[in-house]
Amino acid sequence: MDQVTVTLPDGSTRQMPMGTPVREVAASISPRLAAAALAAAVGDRVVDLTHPLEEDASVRIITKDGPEALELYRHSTAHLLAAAVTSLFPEAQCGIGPPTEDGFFYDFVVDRPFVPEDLEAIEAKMRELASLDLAYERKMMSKAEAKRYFADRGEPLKVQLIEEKGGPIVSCYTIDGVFMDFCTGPHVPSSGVLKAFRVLTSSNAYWKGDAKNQPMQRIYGTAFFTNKALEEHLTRLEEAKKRDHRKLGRELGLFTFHKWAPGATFWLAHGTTLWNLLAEYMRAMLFPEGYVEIRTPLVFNKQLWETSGHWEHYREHMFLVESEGEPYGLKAMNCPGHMLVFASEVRSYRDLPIRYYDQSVLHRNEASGVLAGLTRARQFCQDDAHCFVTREQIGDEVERLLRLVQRVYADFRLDFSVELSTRPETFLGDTKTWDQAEHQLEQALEASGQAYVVAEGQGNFYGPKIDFHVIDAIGRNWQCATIQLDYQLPERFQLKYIGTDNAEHRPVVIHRAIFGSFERFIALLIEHYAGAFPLWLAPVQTIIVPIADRHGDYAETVATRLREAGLRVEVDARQEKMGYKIREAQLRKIPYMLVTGDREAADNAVAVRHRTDGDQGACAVDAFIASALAEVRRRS
RNA sequence: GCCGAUGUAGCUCAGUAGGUAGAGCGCGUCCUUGGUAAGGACGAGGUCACCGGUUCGAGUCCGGUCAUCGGCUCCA
Repeated sequence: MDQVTVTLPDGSTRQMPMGTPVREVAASISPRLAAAALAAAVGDRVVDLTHPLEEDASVRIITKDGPEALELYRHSTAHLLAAAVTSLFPEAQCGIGPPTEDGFFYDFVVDRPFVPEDLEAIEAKMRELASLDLAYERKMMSKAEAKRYFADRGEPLKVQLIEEKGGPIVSCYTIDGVFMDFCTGPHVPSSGVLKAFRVLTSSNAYWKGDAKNQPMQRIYGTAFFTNKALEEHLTRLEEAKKRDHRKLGRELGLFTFHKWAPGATFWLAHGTTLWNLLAEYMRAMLFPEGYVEIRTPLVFNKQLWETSGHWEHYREHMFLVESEGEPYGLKAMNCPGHMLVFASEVRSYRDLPIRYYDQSVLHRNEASGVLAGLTRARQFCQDDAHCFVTREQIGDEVERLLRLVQRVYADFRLDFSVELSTRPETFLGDTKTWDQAEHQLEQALEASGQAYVVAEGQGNFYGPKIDFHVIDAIGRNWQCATIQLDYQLPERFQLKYIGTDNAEHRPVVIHRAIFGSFERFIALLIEHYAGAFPLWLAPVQTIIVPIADRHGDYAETVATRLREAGLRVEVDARQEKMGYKIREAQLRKIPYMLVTGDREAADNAVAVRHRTDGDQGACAVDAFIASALAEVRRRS
């Protein structure tokens, strides 16, 4: 019989009879590996353990530690879910069921939405099927055979998928006869390896994600190799719930909402303090970089939006109003207004770059179903700026911006990743200009030492962009900063500057924001810090806790001194025991509690309690002020 | 916008089989002047989201509207 040569990751080789399933490779290495094997990588293909070796190849056995393992495991768990659903709901039609970043989902057409009891029953059924250790087997069928099979099973969506995606021979997987799915695989060898999974939620989805198609019910679940990892993930979900900015925002008195202004924030005193701190911070960062702050109208005549192109492309997201028969729109972005400011004077190349910063209120008429606290609002403010530059200045300007973004996120102790998005399939302008711009962005990224990935074809139709994804304390991603080149808007507004050659030239506009929006960034900060803001951002930095009524005057004296030093202070003079006041201050996550009693009043001191480090003992008032101010400056 | 769920006191929630509402926290008054996460007593507070219907009678059943939540789609 013909032999094939198998090369293992350590470089050693083995001869196996042609057609040997890769499972045997694992077995030939060790019984332990054979038992742990989930799949195998043959060359650069990930395959089932039953995959026959037909030619010389490098083989790597995939166990739970392999990079592809979790995705594959979750995919197999999604099949198990579908098997359970079709077993409990024979009329259910299956859609698709891929693994996701945190687990998996599977879409079904059913008569009625799933209720929590259904999900429990489905999970129980999955456990039952898992405990039976049913084999996952690949079946190759002709396209016609597969279509007939799924048509007979009452799975028209699968028939459609096979028609669209299948070759002459299609790959399907069974779970020991109880379930069959059209799927390229690979899968785990049997359901017994699926141990730590959980059905989480169900919700509506549409066939192929299009609301014009038929509605389906999506079931989300998650799966891990160990119960410990599963529990940790569920704990993380709980933690995310605890940090939810909507909950903390109410508890900490930062903001509120009212049904008469859906999607618009009422900033309460403490929230406004935070907002203003961020605004002051951003101005302090931008002014030395050559930005000037401007303020532009909120309501513009339709003609502006026609010129900018928003009337054509964005009207359904705009709040429209009318005055004396003339149509107006509330601005959804600042750029068109900034174009008018640029055009309001004759510009020379000597004036460039011009950098307009604007914290104006923006309104976007978002669909009611997508509103969510501060992260998805109808009214918000961006830390928005537009840099008007010559083509030659793009690289320098972007490089300056990259360094600025790095400094800002460092101040908030936020990690982030960077993505360069290049020319999409449909774009405006010429490819030469695009190539040049992309090259300049790349060079700027290289020069700034910033690691990044390229997202091919993900740029805006009007120019390439660099996006920043902030990673918060519990590992979630938030899209914040963006740097977008725009060749179109200057064109539409006929912007020009006079060059060294005394001729008119078109400037390029760079749209850029670092926070993104104040609303979303504050939501991020609340969840990142779990409401316990660092001293420099805490709306109330210190609370003074007099022990008894007779200490009230001294407490006020201390408070005045702290305020004069620039600290944000409250005095809790209520007739409550100090344990009560301290508990409340702890729950409000106030960084410093300063207890003032007889001893402190006598020594011109305060007894310092830190919200996380506890009782720090007595400290002279001046010494406390000095150390608190130092902490504010460190932003730690 | 679409699908589903939810909407009871400022907050978190009970409310059983339709018979005009309860708790804890918070709030107010009084007592207590207390040294590092809840002292005690009494009290006020609700058109049960809104509109309409069924019924002798609706927080409870039905329809509609609005908002919120979880998703879809979209996005700062």
